[in-house]
Amino acid sequence: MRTHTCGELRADHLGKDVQLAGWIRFSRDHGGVLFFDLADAYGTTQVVFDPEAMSEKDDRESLERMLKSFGRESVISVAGKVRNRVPGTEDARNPTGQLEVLIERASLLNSSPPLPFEVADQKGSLLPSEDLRLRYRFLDLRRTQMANNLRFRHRLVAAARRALDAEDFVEVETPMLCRQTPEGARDFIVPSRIFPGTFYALPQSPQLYKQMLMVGGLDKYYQVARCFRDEDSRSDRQPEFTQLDVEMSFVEETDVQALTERVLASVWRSVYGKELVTPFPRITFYDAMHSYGTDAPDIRYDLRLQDVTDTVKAASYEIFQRVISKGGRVECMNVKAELMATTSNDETAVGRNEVDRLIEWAKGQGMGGLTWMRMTKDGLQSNIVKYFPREVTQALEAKMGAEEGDLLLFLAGSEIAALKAGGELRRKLAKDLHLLEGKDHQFVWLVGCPMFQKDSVSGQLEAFHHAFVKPVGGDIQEGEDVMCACGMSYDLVLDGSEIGSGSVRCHDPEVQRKVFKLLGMSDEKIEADFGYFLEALGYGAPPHGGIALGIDRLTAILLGCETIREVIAFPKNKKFQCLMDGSPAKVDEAKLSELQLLCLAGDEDTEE
RNA sequence: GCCCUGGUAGUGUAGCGGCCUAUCAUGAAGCCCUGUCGAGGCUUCGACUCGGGUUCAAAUCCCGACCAGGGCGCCA
Repeated sequence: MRTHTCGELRADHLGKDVQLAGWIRFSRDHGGVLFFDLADAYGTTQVVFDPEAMSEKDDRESLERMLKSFGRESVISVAGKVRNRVPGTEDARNPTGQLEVLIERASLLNSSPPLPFEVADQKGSLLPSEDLRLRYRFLDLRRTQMANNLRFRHRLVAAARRALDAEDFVEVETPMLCRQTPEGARDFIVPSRIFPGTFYALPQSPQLYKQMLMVGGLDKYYQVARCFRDEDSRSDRQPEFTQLDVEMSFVEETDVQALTERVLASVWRSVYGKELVTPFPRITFYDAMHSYGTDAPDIRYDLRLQDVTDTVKAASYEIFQRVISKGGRVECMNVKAELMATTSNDETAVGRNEVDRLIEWAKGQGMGGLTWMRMTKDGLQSNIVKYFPREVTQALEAKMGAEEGDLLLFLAGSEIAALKAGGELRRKLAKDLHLLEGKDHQFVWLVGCPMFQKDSVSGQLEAFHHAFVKPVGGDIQEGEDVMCACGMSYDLVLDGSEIGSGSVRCHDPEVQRKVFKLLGMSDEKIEADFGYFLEALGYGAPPHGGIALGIDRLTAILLGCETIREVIAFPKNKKFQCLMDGSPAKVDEAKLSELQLLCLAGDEDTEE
């Protein structure tokens, strides 16, 4: 059907008879000479119909008529000779731009109606709305941007596979139909036909299976694993997503971290041809929360938070007083003058108007507002500085290292609210002040996470990561304050996004049982849901641990995409619908009957 | 469940109380053009998400619905 691809022809093909096949991206009719940009996955080649080069008049007329009828994105095959372009008309931007194929024969392989949106790259053409792109994803994927995204993702995954293979990891597939596990995210469930009224769940992750593989003596496992979680979507969340799932035996935290770094370094060499700086820096959960206001800090810029509660306590400023008296705290951030300097003049880019906008923004973040002070040569100044005794402002200047032109921003509230808003403020300022431009990617390990946290509503203990993390020290002692217990866990953070999470696991069934119990599970529940698992651990489970990296997020960050949907071939929309195939959709009554299911949703709930 | 943003020809947009019989680009259809490459020139086609309300007058203001996206909650 073709002798070459559309990206293949070079000078050494000159004079050869070739056959190409592809899509018509652009066509240009010069009232006699017809030009077509014929494109396929590998490139674009200009194919030309030149009437003066045709001998037989009849052939020429029928060929010309046919070629003129071809619309955009028609699929055609052309045969002809490769020749140099007319001198001066070469296209330096295209690798095949020195030459063209003179069409001698052509055939239409498939036609296309007018397109719902532009497939070809054009200067100044903006993307259509995303729902239209998802509805016609097959056309969207023809765009070079999407094609490049998928190819980059492939190279990344392939490099990771090669690296793991070289380290003797074994890729094992684990079931997609599994037992529903308690806790965690909402499951997608699948009814059993053979046992009506019972259900499988789709795996939220292969967690238990990979631990069982360790018990099974596999030693080193990995999988490019699809995971399913029925929780509301975000720009970096889809109901199904892909993890590079890894588990290894006889290891400690540092072994897994080092392996992860080696794999990523190998990926870097493969996709960028660059060395990745390892080991990655480590930051404790406590430091991350208190300096960056998040458990996924972006350490490429400073703007750290500092607790100034004790410093401002002495001020009569009522807003701070009220917060502090309720046990809250005041967080302060110093926005250095040089970060705000514009190139055009000496004025700072964050003037009073901008501060007012930040105050409005802070209110939108659920804060009461935002307090500011600007450092001048006469000390800190602002509309409310009169409520702050000189000793207090001087102490603030010293504590925050304030220099002339710096802007101090204060967030007051409960510890969690103030830190969280501070974290959001960092992100906002980094974006507004363009602090990330030209910055390399930066990985960081988040370590020292607690084992448990309390549910904000019920107060019930829940796992910080998941229920299988081994506590630091290997066990939880009698009478120990479990809220102070740390787990042997680690998150991998890239540019302010969590892209991986792992831990050393409880391999001792008694420790695991203790953790389950602390999480509020009854003996009966433990036995029913995890009996087989605890039993397995009891049969000589080796110490083991692992990690799972979010492939969608990693790829999206490296490509600079706003959402992971840009690196997924067929993503769901915000409501988990596939706009292309129309899923989810109703199934026949007969299917439901076979499963002995009754649908309670009325028509109004499910109709389009 | 909640909050925010946005819905104008096939696509991307302008207009944001009367100058709207709605701008521009792209597209589609047709014509012209023998070296372009987002070809060019000319002609034609094609739209205010829906339902209420305010007003002498609504694409424009208000309310509601629907659709899409971002976020909160949720995501061990």
